Amino acid sequence: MGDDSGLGSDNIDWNTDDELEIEGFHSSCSTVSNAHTITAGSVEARSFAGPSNTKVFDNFISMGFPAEVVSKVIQEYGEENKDKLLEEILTYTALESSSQQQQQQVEPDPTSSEYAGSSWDDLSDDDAFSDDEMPKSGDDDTLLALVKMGFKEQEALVAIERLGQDASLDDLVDFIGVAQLVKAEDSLLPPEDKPQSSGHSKLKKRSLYEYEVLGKKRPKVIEKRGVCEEDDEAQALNLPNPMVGFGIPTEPSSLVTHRRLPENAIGPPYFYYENVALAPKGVWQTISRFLYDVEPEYVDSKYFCAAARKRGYIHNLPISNRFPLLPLPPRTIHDAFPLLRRWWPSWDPRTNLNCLQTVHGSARLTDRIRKAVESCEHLEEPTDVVKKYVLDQCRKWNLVWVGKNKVAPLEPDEVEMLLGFPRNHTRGGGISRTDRFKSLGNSFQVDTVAYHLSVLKEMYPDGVNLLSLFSGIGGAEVALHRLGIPLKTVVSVEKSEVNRNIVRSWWEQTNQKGNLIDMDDVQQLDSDRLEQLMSIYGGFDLIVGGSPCNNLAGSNRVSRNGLEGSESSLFYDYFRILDLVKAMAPRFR
DNA sequence: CCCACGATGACCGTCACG
DNA sequence: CGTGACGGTCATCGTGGG
Repeated sequence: MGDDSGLGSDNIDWNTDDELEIEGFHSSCSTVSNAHTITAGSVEARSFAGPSNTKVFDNFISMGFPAEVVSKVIQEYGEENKDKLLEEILTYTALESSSQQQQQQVEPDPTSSEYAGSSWDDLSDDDAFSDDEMPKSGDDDTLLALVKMGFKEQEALVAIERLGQDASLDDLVDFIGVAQLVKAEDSLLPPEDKPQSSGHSKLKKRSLYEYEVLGKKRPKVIEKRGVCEEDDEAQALNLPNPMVGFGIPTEPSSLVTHRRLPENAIGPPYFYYENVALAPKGVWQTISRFLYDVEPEYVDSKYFCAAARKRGYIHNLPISNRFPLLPLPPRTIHDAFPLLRRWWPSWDPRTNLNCLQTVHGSARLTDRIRKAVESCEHLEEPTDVVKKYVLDQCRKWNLVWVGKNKVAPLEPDEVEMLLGFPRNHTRGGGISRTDRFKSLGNSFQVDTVAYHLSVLKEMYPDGVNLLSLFSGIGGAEVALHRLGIPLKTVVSVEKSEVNRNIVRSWWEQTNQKGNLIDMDDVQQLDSDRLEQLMSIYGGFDLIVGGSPCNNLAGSNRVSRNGLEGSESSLFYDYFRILDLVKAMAPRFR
């Protein structure tokens, strides 16, 4: 009897309108017997589709899915995760004609390997990495060695930064030792007292490790809430709520117009650094300490455009008399894409898009969603399960409604518009669609950056010399250009060749009068090269950079290593170059 | 009022494969 | 070049207890 269940159920028309019973009728005899018939006497399915599962089961049945598929999937995955269920049901439905392979569930065996080998415990509770896990680069080895010696990672990092990558281990240990001494004495020793060890003598006037040491977390002090007293110490960098930094164009109220910058942060030259706001803990503290203890300005670009983009900015620009690019971009999905309103279901409450990322939803995904919505077409509106599935996917992949029951990812030119770039900025010239998404996903939101940079306009009516590190597709350049700030000389460092081509192409199309010098590696920018450039073109007025976020971003499941990751550690090059330019600036004024 | 706690949701991504 | 598989870290918010 159970054998022909598949055939039997296939012949039943599940979409007859009498299936639309109200849930209150579940207890009725007819419904129950129906369910039994549906499962065609399959013992497992019947036992599974017992009283507690009737609702879930009926839910899917009322969506029009074949009962056999529903019961099979429920049996396999349980009923808790409805998203997974629907996914699987959709997959099965799509592969209807093909043969269904049965996967046997792996039962977790509590007695399998728990007490067999006790050595596993040692690995799990020790945070020290085994050597073969970290075969990376030389400086990582040094860092690892220091950490293994019992030093804090931050201390080790600062030491390496200060003494150079090639410093001997002994020197580094000495350095950290002195730093700890300073900390212990709680003194304010001037940096000249630190050991001028052999090797790299490019030590700066400033005492970085002093910040490092003194900036450490203090013994827990009883904190008074409510009163906003002036703290002499940089406490935990709290994200503002709402995330509007020092103000946004549309909310001029409650804006902070003045701030006190640390002495050695004051420009010129001005600098502007950007990265993801939601980095792993401690990352922004470290970044801030290196960038002269300037407090980050956290801004969500959803206050500038229709898509969210939570970013932290550290800069030494004035913050009064900012002005936005005009016209102000639309700040809701409907205003940005008025043509889509027609297709937008009333049960999709989104008004803002989530962060524009480097990846986008696939065509297959949008097809699955269409099927899911269509399966509920006989209803007033989709069931809660379908709604949740569709909305979750739409939020996850930033999908928009482009037709009846049809969702789609944004097109690259739509992303360009949202980010404030000219249309077709990234188009053509041999750039693939995938690369466009990637380049755009890594970019600035131009209106946000322009708002911050707008204060430069009256300061530099004749234009600026710009040093643009990790330029990407030229967000800073476009922002300054749209602000009407002439670009005299732009030195642009960008690894990706397609991105350099995009900036070069934009540069020529906009008839720039200045010079664009590009290079592909920040390592090329040493003091000699900077000296050469600045002697030819003059000093830099502005140093912009958004260093790679690969190892900081939450989407990264593979290598979210923090600031020491292979890409994100390029932040230290931003600091290195900025510090060089600052030191050289007085001679080129 | 304050705090602890759990639930919820977002996230400039990487990799292997065909 | 498109596609899917691949979790975890945090911030925020609501809630229940003190």
